[in-house]
Amino acid sequence: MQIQRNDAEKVLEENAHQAWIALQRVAPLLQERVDLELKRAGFPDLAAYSILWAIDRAGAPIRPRDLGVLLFLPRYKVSRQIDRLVDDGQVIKLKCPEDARGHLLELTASGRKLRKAMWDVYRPAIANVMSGITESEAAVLAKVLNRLA
Amino acid sequence: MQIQRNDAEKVLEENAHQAWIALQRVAPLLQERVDLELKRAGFPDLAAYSILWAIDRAGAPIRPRDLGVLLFLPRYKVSRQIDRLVDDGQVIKLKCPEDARGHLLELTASGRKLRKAMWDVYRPAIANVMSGITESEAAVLAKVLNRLA
DNA sequence: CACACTATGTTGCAAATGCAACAACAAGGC
DNA sequence: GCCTTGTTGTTGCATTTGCAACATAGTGTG
Repeated sequence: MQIQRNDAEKVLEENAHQAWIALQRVAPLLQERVDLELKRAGFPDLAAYSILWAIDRAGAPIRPRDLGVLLFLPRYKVSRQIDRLVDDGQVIKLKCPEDARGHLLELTASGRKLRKAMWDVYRPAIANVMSGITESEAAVLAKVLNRLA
Repeated sequence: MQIQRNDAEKVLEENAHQAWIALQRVAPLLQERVDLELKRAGFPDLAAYSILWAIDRAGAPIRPRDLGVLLFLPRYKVSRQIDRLVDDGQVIKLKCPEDARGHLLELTASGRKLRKAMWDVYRPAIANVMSGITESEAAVLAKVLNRLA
């Protein structure tokens, strides 16, 4: 019967829909929790941390363009985030010898210290918000999510 | 040895961390894709849709406060979203007999039509962004995510 | 070299956001 | 009744965001 086929299709699509709903609801919720922890410790937010992390991790001065690619951020977002971090003395812009348009970004001593201090709050905050699931579930979660990207 | 224990702990925490990273990266990415589909069709974004959906689904006029609870939104966000929808003629505010502060929100005919039209774009857009995983994976994904909330 | 084209980064502007303060009302105790 | 406390919804303000335009510089082609 036609009805049975439609019902079957509906059930099949339902899981994808439920997952979509859960994804859009849970991700911002957890982010808010972690951001709140950083805020309560007097630190910048996750967006700033990810910039500090990426520069630190690069091991050598890195260009804003590469930061954008690495962190999936639009140029203007990188540009303004960097501006704030430079104003706060966490990052310095070096002249880029290969391309007079760009800069090379480097952490200051203060910037490196800040990132480490933030990590000491960030790390347990992640563990905390993720504590509801087991490690093997987390592994599955990561695998499935990455396939969606 | 001490080192072995530390390594073991690190590996254990790694999955949670990977899942956290994936979650924060993939959720906004997919949302952006779906929002783009709605935009290209000339429709409001997902935030507006969720309001329309919640009012429609309630079956009876509903108060902004209840919308906030249902959609996990702060009051001011509901307030402004509603303002826009009222200005656009999609929603009307009725006087609330039980509480002179609040209103009862109702979709106009145009609002109902808009929600349906948006759903015709939204539904396949979800199916599209979720098409990378199987239905059973989606079921697991939803289950695990909901446990994090 | 001159030219068109692409890439990088910044900025003006309008819209959206978050916060805190606010007005208006409800609920409950006395 | 009156007063205190909590709730609901809105708004002023400063900050942030997204878009598009822009300036500047690299890239490639003839």
